[in-house]
Parts: sequence; structure tokens; C-alpha cells
Amino acid sequence: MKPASIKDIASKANVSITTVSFILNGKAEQMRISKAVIEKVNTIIKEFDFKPNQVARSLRTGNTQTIGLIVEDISNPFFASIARKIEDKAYKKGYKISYSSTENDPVKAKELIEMFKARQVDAYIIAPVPGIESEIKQLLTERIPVVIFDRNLPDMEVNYVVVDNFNGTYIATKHLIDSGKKNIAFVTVDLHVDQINNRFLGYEKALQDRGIQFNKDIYTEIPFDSTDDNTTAQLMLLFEKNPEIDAVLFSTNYLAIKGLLVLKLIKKEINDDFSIVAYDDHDVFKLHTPPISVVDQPIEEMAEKIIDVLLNELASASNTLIKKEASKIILQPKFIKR
Amino acid sequence: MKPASIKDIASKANVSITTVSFILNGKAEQMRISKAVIEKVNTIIKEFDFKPNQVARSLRTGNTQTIGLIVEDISNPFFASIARKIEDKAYKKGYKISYSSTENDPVKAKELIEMFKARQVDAYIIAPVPGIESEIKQLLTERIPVVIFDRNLPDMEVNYVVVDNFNGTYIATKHLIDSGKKNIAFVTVDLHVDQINNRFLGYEKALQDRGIQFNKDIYTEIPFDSTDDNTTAQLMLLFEKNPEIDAVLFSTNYLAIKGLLVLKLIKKEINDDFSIVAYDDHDVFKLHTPPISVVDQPIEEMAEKIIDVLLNELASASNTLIKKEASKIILQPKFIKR
DNA sequence: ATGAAAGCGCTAACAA
DNA sequence: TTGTTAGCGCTTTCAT
Repeated sequence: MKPASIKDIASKANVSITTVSFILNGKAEQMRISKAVIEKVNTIIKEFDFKPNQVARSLRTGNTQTIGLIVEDISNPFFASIARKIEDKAYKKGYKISYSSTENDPVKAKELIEMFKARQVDAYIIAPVPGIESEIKQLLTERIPVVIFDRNLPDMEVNYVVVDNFNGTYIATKHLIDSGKKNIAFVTVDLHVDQINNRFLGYEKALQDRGIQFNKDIYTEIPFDSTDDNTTAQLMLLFEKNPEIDAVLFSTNYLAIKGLLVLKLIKKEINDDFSIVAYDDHDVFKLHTPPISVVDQPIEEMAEKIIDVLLNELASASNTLIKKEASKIILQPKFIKR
Repeated sequence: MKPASIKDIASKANVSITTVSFILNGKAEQMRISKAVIEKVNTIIKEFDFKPNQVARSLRTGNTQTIGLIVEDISNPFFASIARKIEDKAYKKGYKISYSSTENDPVKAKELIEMFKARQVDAYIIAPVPGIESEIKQLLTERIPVVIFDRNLPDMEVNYVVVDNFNGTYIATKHLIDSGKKNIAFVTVDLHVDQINNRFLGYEKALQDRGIQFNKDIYTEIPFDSTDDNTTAQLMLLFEKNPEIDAVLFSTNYLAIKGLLVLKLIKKEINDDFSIVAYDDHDVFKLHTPPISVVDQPIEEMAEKIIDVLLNELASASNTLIKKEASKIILQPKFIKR
């Protein structure tokens, strides 16, 4: 049996569908529909458990009350946590989230944007991969609200919410140096995206500020799509070839976890003479013996800012054509010494 | 500027919108539209970068190519991993995922189902909370494909994919007993849902089979919505009051992590005389010193089965009214000794 | 205070 | 082989 439509309600109530529509949309008062009619219609709506078809409504009004969330990988705890917070806030405003993972593949990212466009999502939240600048620009010219996060795309007038990646590694590196470390390895991923670059630059600058020469032997890039075994091999090599290393700074959370597993494997002890710092906090680091210091990103705050900026745009999108300046929000990471 | 519509394409190409529609939907051959026309239309489609409005299409066809995913909390790694795998598979078949977290609140769960219904999602994947049986039954009578997972709802003819929770704790407990443990504490959550109940029953049965008396002093239920501090306090109490405990079996992943943090806090060492077993694997357990044994759930397999069952129903839903028997899939967990 | 009717963009039955 | 047209369920303008 097909679900009831507004037409069924109208005919049962002996009123026009217009009247029902007004009542549904809270315009009854404004349209001065009589209390009696309102009540009668509402009773019938309840009786039929009628829910307006959102698809039809979307077609008519042009908005879907849906936000497209495009991240690298929803199963990464960083993105999953953000997704959750965003979902919460969006839900309260009547928006739903549709999500997708890009796997850092610009082709897939483009497809996803197309798909979301075809589905008429009202707004986008994107952790951008390099190579989708033009698609995002396109969204912008179509005046569709967009917030990018985690990574910035340089030279674009787009709302963003990022963490000061440069400063994150800067403070971490400085801390290591100040606690006596001289040979600080840097393990990162081969993605030359803004936020990873900046993490490297912060590390480099801290070394420089403290008069330590950057040593490229103890700088390692792990391919993003490296297999577990390859990653392990590469890290083992790093430690074998460079016994002088007295600290390691990992530029991402998952690399640090891999790193800890390798250290465990080769039975290299973490102690006062050999420190580890990870980027992005995780239960693993709290629980590790010894606990691992981290650069902590303010996830909750990020999610909050993202959704605030977006809802704000969504609210104003309708009633103005004036291009406001993009919101550029840079949050500060915290170094957590453990 | 509004995006192009099928009408624009048709008029540019001097053909009717029907022709364009057929070409778009791959029915050109079948409708024996001439090669020349197809080519011309395709060129124009590309030129305009035309993407059919999925909302209009949905209104017309009645399906949205969207699957609603309702879980307890998308930021929980277990659900996040499943979500990711499901997304992948669904995407390949042209389906998108809309997700929502219930926070174990039946009221919210009901609202979410309503919301998804209003949005006309084609199918549901639900990790059910107690109290939504009737909503799910309703979906079933409306012949909307549903798969529930993680937890089973007893006495319902609905597709489900679950892990044999009873057996999971059964083998874990047996293992502990066989390695000489006599006072095995059980820490669980106060949710009396099917899968948690079964985990307790497996534990109880293993004790019984080995002739050990269940001791309720070392059985602890932590409220689902307990604050961090309360949880900590409750666990500390457990260990203080019952120094005879020589092993702890946690019924969930997050409780085990909490537990490890507490043990760290009270400096209680994990060693041959005091073992921990967690439910659901996690990097934390691999990396922990010493590593923690776990009951591992086959996440990938679950996701695969879920989506297989669903796509299967989706494919057959259209061409048959025959009620097939529900797929009831029970996967086996694995005990990983560490 | 309420209703008639157009139209959002698309699909598909029916015509030609 | 291609075109005409009704209609999916709703919102909203214009009438009354």
C-alpha cells in the first residue's frame, strides 16, 4: 500500500491541498486558516501517520536539507569523530549528512562532488584532496555553501577551518630539542598537501631556530598507498641505518601507530633517550607504555566551527546575493606532554 | 545561472526530451535511436556538463539510490569501519549512504527512521536499539529492504548479520580458565540487548562447563551513559574490593580501553597472574604492553554480508512479490591470543 | 479564509 | 525511429 499523500489528506478533510500544505509548513496562522480546519487536518495527518514526501518537496523548493560530507576515509578516527559531531549539530537544524570517502583520489573526489550535485545537496563539507580546486571553485561560483577543513587550498576564497599545522610540529620539535634531543627523525607521508607540508615546515623551522641542521637521512616519506609490509620495512631501515636517532616525530596519527608497532617488533625501547611524538591524539598513545606525547588537534572545536560557518551561510544564502568574505578559521593545536 | 535541464539539452539538439531521456538511461539501443542522434545528444550533454537532476528522477521513479545507515555511534571504530566498507560496496553499485547515530536512544532511532522514510531511502541498514521492533516491522510490511546487524532482534523475520556473541565470550572464558584463571571478572554495559546478553551467557556457560561458580561480586555493569569519572570509580572499586581477581573479560571494546586506563592509574600490572581479554580488536590492544588478547569480530566479512544481502533484496524487490525467507547470517568471532 | 492551477525535472506509456 | 504528454507529490502565486 502506498503511503498517504497530501492529496489523500486533503480529500479526507474536505479541504484543498493548499490548505494542508500551509498547515504542514506552519503557515496556517499567517494564512489565517481557521482553528477548526487546522485541528481537523492535524487529526487526519496523525491518523494517517502522514509524512510529506521530502523528495517532492525538494524538487519543488530546490533544497534537500542534506549536507554532503567528503573526507579522506570515514573510518579514520579523526574523520569519524568530526563526522559524528557534525551530524549532531546538523541534525538539530534539520539537516542530514550524506558522506563519502575519497581515499585521497582526486578522480573519486570529483565523481563524488558530481554525485552530490546531481543529488542537489545544499552544502558541502570537504577535506580536500589536491586536484579538486576547480570543482570547488565551480561550487563557489554556483553560490553553493562550502567549507573545507583539515587542509587548506591555498589561493582560494573559500571558507576553511584548519589547525595550525606549522605551529603543531614547531612546538613539538622545540619541545624535543629543549629536552636535549639532537637527532630528531621526521616520518611523514608522501602527500604534498598543504597540511602535511606545513607540518614539515614547522619541524624544519624549529630545528633552524635552535641551530640544528636538517638531516635528510632521518627524514622519511612513506607512500600513502604503501602496504603494511612496505611501511614496516621502510621504518625498520630508518632505525637500522640511523642509530643516532634520539627522537621521532610522526606527521600523522596512523604513521605513529605503525611506527610504534615497528619499534615493538625490533624491540627498540622508548625511554628518556629515545622519544616519540605523534600528531593527532588517540587512545593508543595514552595507553602506551610509556605514554606517547602528541600534538592534539581540537576536534570538537573544528566540528563546531565547520558547522557554524556552514549553517550561517545556509541561512544567509537565500536572502542575499552579496558575496561575504570567506571565513578563515585557524585553530591552535596543543602539545600534550606525556 | 541555473544548471542545464534535460529540456535545454533537447532543444539544443533539436530532439524531444524523450529521446534525451532514453539516451541518458541507456535505452537508446533498445529504442533504436539512430547513432547520429545519440552522438549529437551526447556531445551536447558533455558540452553543457549536464547531469540529470537526481531529485526529479527519484520523484518520478520512486527510488533514491540511497541507503540509510543507522548505527549507535558513527565515531565508534567498529561502526566506522563497517560504514566505510559498506560505503565502498554501495558506491560501486550506484548507491549512496546517508548515516545517523542513535546514541542508543529508541526515540531518536524512531525519528531517524521517520526522517529516512520521508526522504524515501531505498533500503535500511540498522544496528537496532531495543524498542524499535515495531518500526522495523513496519518497514518490512512496506516491503522495504532492511538488514539489521551487530544485534539481533529476537522473534523477527528480518535479515540479519551478527557475530556469534555467545561463542565469542565462551571461547575467551574457556581459554582463561584453561590457562589457570579461577576468578574471572566480567565487565559489561547495562544495555540488555541481545548481543550483550549473549556475551554474558557465553561467559557464564564457560564457567559452568568448567565447574566454576559464577561470582556476582566480580560481575560489573557500567551504565551506558556513565561519565568517565564514574566509570573509573566503578572499575577502581571492583579491583580494590576483589583482589582475588586474576583475569578480566570486558564485553566491549571501549570498556576494555577504559579498564586499561584504570589499571594504569592504579598501577595494577598485567602479567601471567592477571590477564585481560577485550571484545572487538583495536590497535590499542596490539600495541599495549603487554599486548591484550581479544575476541575479534570479522568486520570486513560482516560488511560484505550486509551489503550483499541488501543489494540482493534491492535487485529482486522490483521483480517479485514473493516473500523470501530472511537471510540469517551468524559469523564466528575469533579469539586472538596475545 | 480557502482553492485552482502551474510547474519543479524527469520517465515512460502511448502515438505517430 | 522519435515526439507528445501525463504525472510523480509538493509549494506557492493568484483568484475568489
